[in-house]
Amino acid sequence: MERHDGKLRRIPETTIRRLPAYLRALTLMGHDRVTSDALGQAAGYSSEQVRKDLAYFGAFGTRGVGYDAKMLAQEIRRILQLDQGVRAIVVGAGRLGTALVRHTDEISSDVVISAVVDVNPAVVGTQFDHLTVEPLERLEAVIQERDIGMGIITVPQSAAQAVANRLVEAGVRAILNFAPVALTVNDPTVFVQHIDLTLEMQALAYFVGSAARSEP
Amino acid sequence: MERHDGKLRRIPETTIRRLPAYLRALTLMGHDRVTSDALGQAAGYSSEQVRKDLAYFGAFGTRGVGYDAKMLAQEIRRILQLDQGVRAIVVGAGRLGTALVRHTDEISSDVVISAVVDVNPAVVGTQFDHLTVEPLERLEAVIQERDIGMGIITVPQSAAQAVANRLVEAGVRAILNFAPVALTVNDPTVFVQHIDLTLEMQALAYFVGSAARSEP
DNA sequence: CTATGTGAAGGTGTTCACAGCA
DNA sequence: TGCTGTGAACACCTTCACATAG
Repeated sequence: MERHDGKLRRIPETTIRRLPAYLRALTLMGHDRVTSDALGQAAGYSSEQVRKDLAYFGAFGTRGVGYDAKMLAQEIRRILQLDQGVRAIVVGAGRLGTALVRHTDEISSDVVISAVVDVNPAVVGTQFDHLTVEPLERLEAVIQERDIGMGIITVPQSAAQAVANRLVEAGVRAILNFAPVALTVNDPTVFVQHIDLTLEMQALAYFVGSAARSEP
Repeated sequence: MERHDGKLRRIPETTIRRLPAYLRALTLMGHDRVTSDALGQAAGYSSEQVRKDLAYFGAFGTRGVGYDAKMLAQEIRRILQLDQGVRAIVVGAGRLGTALVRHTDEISSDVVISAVVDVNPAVVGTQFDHLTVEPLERLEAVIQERDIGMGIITVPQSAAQAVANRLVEAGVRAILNFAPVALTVNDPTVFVQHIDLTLEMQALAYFVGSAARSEP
């Protein structure tokens, strides 16, 4: 929930999910001022969509002119809490977990991976640029010590639910789950996002055999 | 578009995206018969949702009883065209591309990666279980030779649009894009799905600081 | 005269409630 | 009786159209 003057409105999840795309487009364009039309174009959405999304949080633009790019980027960072240094733990240093850690190292995203843990003793101790893989037992400890709010699950299916339970118990507020299983999380205040490459590819197979429109 | 008796209705994209989850749940449960309630539970959706989704394609169940699991799985495979042997090409054998190829090797998904190409000569020739990385120049040739319908883009941002253009020109019907950029694809019959780890993590940051519900 | 901010309209997807059939 | 299949109600999101401010 977000406060705006006296108004208090529910923010659609779809809006939240578009904000990072606006943020990236703003950075990529590199202009001082942008219009909702130009920003929408760059991010792959309509200008009305851009204005509606931003209007949930306030009136950031100047009528007849557009938006101050730097100021708008700062506002979006604030809304997404990216200015607060969000820290994440990666559970599972297998192929996917490793690729993910290195990936986010290269692309600065304002979400920092602050810990990597794995159950396999042979993997524990592996060094990344600035991180060392720690034993799974340390999960709760590092979450508390480093004030980690986000959990990223890249363990096999069979271990995923147990890991999710421990993450929630340890106090993370959001989970990004790459394991191929629908997690059950009792605490309704913990947000769970599921990314499943196999399911995505299977869904895509449908469109290989039929006309469809593209999606930004 | 899908034909059903005389009826011809538009299938919601959301429905298509849930079908693979149903398929996995069916396999995982391993029962002979399932109810929409049990299937929904396992896949993470409501029973009404399951019934509505399936009803777009026909009446597969028996009232008062449920669904024949094996038969239903077969129907879903047919709807998604997974029984037709959908073949995909991975463009970009970097960290993510490699992880993806090995990942889909392990988890059988009925979508087969039939080619991997890369622009870097040092990477060309790298051997996977049953695949060899081929030069980027061969992109059009292998798509034609192996009747490939799906393109998976795991190249850097700067190269993604050009790769997309070549994939579309070469005749793929669907694209899965992991590059952090909103692709422009002129042909509206080509379906584009964008998976962006950075954007996902940034959106998730919002929920680290606010109450939210979980999503299956 | 331009581009924002926003109520109203329109469309799409989900949930409800129950009729219909084994 | 039990569970499917489905119209109707509802909730949600996007697009339209325009008043409004610079």
